[in-house]
Amino acid sequence: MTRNVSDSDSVRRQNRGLILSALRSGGPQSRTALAGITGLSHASVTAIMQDLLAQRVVEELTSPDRADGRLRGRPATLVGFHRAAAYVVLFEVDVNRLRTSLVDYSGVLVDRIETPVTPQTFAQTRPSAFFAEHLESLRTRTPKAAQTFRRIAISVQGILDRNGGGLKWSPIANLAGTSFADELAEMTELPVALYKRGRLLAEGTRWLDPRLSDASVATVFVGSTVAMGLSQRGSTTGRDMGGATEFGHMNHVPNGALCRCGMRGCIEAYAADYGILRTSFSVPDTAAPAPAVPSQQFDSLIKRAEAGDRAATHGFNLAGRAIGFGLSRMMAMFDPSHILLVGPGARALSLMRGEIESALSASLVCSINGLPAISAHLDEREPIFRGLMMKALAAVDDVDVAPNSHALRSA
Amino acid sequence: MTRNVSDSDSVRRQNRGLILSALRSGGPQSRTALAGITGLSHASVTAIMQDLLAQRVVEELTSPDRADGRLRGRPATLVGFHRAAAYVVLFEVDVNRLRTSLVDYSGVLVDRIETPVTPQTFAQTRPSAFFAEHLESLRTRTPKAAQTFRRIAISVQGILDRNGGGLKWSPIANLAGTSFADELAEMTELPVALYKRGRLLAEGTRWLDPRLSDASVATVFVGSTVAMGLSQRGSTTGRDMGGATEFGHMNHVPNGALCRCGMRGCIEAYAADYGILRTSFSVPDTAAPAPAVPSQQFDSLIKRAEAGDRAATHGFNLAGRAIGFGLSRMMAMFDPSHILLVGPGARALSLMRGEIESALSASLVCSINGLPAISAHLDEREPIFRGLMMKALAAVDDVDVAPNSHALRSA
DNA sequence: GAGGTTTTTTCGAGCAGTGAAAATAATGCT
DNA sequence: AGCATTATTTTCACTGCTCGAAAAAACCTC
Repeated sequence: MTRNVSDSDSVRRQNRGLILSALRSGGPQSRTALAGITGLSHASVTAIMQDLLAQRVVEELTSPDRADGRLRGRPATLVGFHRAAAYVVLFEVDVNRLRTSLVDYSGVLVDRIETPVTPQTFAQTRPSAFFAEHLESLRTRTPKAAQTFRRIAISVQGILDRNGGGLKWSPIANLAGTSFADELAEMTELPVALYKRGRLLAEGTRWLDPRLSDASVATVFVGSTVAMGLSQRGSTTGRDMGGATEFGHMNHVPNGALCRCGMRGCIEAYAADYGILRTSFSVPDTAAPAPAVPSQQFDSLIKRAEAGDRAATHGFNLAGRAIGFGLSRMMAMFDPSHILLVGPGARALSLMRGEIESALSASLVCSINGLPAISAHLDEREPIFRGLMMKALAAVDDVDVAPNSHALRSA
Repeated sequence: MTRNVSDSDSVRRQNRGLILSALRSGGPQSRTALAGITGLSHASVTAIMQDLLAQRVVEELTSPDRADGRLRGRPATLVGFHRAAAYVVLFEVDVNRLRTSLVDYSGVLVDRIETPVTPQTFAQTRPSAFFAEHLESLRTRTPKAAQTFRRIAISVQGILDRNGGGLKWSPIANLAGTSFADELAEMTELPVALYKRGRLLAEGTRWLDPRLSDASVATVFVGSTVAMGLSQRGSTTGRDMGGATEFGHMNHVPNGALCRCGMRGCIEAYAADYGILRTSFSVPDTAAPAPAVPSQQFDSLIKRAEAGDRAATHGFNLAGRAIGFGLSRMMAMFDPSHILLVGPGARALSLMRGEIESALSASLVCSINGLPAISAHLDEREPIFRGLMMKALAAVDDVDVAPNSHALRSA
C-alpha cells in the first residue's frame, strides 16, 4: 500500500527534490539564488547542499564568473551538477533510424551513434540485442563513464503494454511483441524506461519556448505518422497520465481510408505523408499505404501545393480537415490554449491552416472560448531528445534523492 | 508564488487531511483503525485527534457499538465528525428543476427543497437572486444551523468561464451570462463553487461501486443532454483537470444534425432524447430540437424499440453509433477500463450496445487492448448529489485544516 | 587596514513524527 | 471477588527537519 504519510524524512526528500529541479531548469546557481527560487531558508539550503556535496551529486564550481555586474560583497559560489555523477543512455527509435546518445548528469551530450534502421533490422536482430550492442559501443568508446551508466531511456512509437516492458503494437516493423525493455534491463542490469514519442514531444516543447512552459499545449507531430502529446500547466497528461495519445489513430471517417495500422479511417491515413501522397495522386484510399516516403518526395509535394497544383492542394486540404476535426474532437475533452505542429508536415501548416480552423470553428467549445493559437515548429528531433533526456535525468534525481539512508521503514 | 516548501506545518496539514479523508470514506472509526488506514503511528493519531477535538471538528461517539465480534480488550471509542461543525448548501440545477439541499458536516441530509424550473425562470429572476431566495428558506427552516452555513456548491451544466464565477454557455435557459456564483458569494458572504455535472457523475460513481473506485472510468450521461466525466485511479481528470468534458458536443458528423447548442453534428444531436426522437419520427435532422421531452414519451419510445419497432430501433441505432464513435475517439486520448452509462438513456443500453461495440471495435486501441467493460446504472441523481456533497465537504475539510493558527508565513 | 556589502554557515528554538512503555478499560477464568 | 488476558489510548524520551537571527567569511573600495 502506498502511504502518503508525511514525516521528517519525506520533508527532506521533497525539499531536496525542489533544489535539484531548480538546478535542472536554472543551471548552476548560488545557494542564495536557490533559496529564493525554492522558498527554503538559507539554512536549509546549506544543510541540503552539504548532503548533496558529500554524496558527490553536485559540486561547487571554481570559476566564480561574476559577470553579473555586482562587484560588491562576498562573491557567490555557484553549485552545479557533478557531471560524472551519473550517465544515462538514450535511444531514439524511428522508422528509419536509431539514435543512441550518452548524456552526463548535467545534461551534456558526451557521445552519439546514428544507425540506419530498415524493416528488416528487427527481424534479423532481436530488439533487446540490437540496443545492447549499441550500449556496448558506448561503453568501449567512453570507458571512464562505463561504470557510471545509471539508466536507459527509450523513445518509441506505438502502444505500450501494461507494465511498460515492451510494445503491443508499433509502426516500426518487428519492434512490437518482445518485452525488449525488460530483456534489456536484465542484460545490462540497468533500469530501462520506455516513453512514447508523443509524450516526449509535449515534454520537450516546454523547454523549447518558455512562454509555453506553463500553458496547456497540444503538440501534434505530422510526418510519417501522426502523433500528439498533451501538457497542462507544465505537467504532461493524457492516456494513463503518460501525456501521450493515439491521436493519429483516432477515427476520422467511419470505414474510411486504409491506415498503416490496419484499421480504416484513422487521422493518420489522411494526414501522414503517405496519406497525403495517396490523396494527391488519386490513388484509391483503400490501397495499401506506402511503407516509407522519401523526404524529398514529400517536400516536392509541398512545393507543388504551394505553387497552386490542384491535386496536391487537395491532398493537404483533406489532411488539414482530418487534423482539424481530430483537434476539434480532442478539444471536447481538453482545451489547450496552444496547438503546436512539429515534424516534416509542420512546414505545410499554411496549406492546412484554413481547413484546420474551419473544422475547429464548427465546435461549440471553440465558438465560445475562441480558437487556440496554432503555430509550427519545424524541428521535431530537438524536443524529443530534450524531453527524453529530461525524463531520464529526472528519474536519476528521484532515485538518488529517494531512499537516503534507509530504504523502507519497518512499516 | 506558490511555494511547495515542506515544513513541519505542512506535514501536520497533510496528515490531518489523511485522517479527515479516512473518516469521510470510512465513517466513524477508532483511533487504532485510523492509524492502520493512514499509516500514521498511534501517537500521531492521538495528537492530531486532540487538536481536532479541541476545535470541535470531530467528537467521540458515546455508543461504543461493539457488534464486531471482538469482545475482549479495552473497547474502542469511535471518533466521527461533529455534525454541527459545519453545514453546506447544495444546489442541483437542471433543465426542469432545482434541488436545494442542506447537509451537515457528517454528510447527513438535513433539509431539502424541490422547485420546478422553466425556461422563463431565470428570465424573470436573476439566477443569483433565485439561489439566494432558496438559501434563505433553508435558513428560516433550520435556524439553529443558519449561523454555521460554511459553503455553497452548485451543480451546473454548460461551459464555465475562466475563473469559475459563472457560465459562458448552458443548456439551461437564461442561466449563462451572469457571474451568478460571484454574485451569490457576495450576497451571502459564503464561498461558492460551481461544478460541472459530468465531473460530479465521475466523482459520484466512485462512491457507488467500490470496484470502480480506483479504476479508470468514463461515466456517460444520456438523457436530455449527453455528458461525460472521467476518473482515473480515483481522481477525476479531464478538461482543465476538472474531470468534466464537453462529450455531448464533440463532433460526430461534420455538418450533421442540428444540436440544441446551435452547432451541427454534435453527439448530443443524435443521442440525447430529442435527437433519438427526431430520428425515430423521421423528422429532418435540421429541424429545431424539441425544447423538452416528457420522460414518459421517451420511455414509450424505448418500449417500442424493445418490441421491435423499426423506426424506433433505427433511432437507438444511430444514437449508439454516435456514442460509440465518440467513445472510440475519446479512447485515443484516455483508456478507461470501464464505461458506465447513467441517466434515462441508460435503460436503452441493450438497444445501443451493438452499435457502440462495433464502433469501438473499429479503433486501433480497442483492437489491441480489448473492449472496455460497458455497464449501465439507471439512477443519475444519486451519484450527482453524492459527488456534489463530497466535493463541498472536502472543501470544508481543506479550509478547516489549512491555515491552522497563522495564515501565512512572513515570506 | 577600516568600513561596507553580500554570501554562507552556525546555533538555539520549535515542532512533528516515532517506538516503546505505561495507563486504561473491558472480558474471562479460577 | 481477584487476577490474568486482551486491546485501545496516552505518555514520554528521542530524532530529524526547518527556521530566524546572529556570526563568520569573502571580496571590494577608500
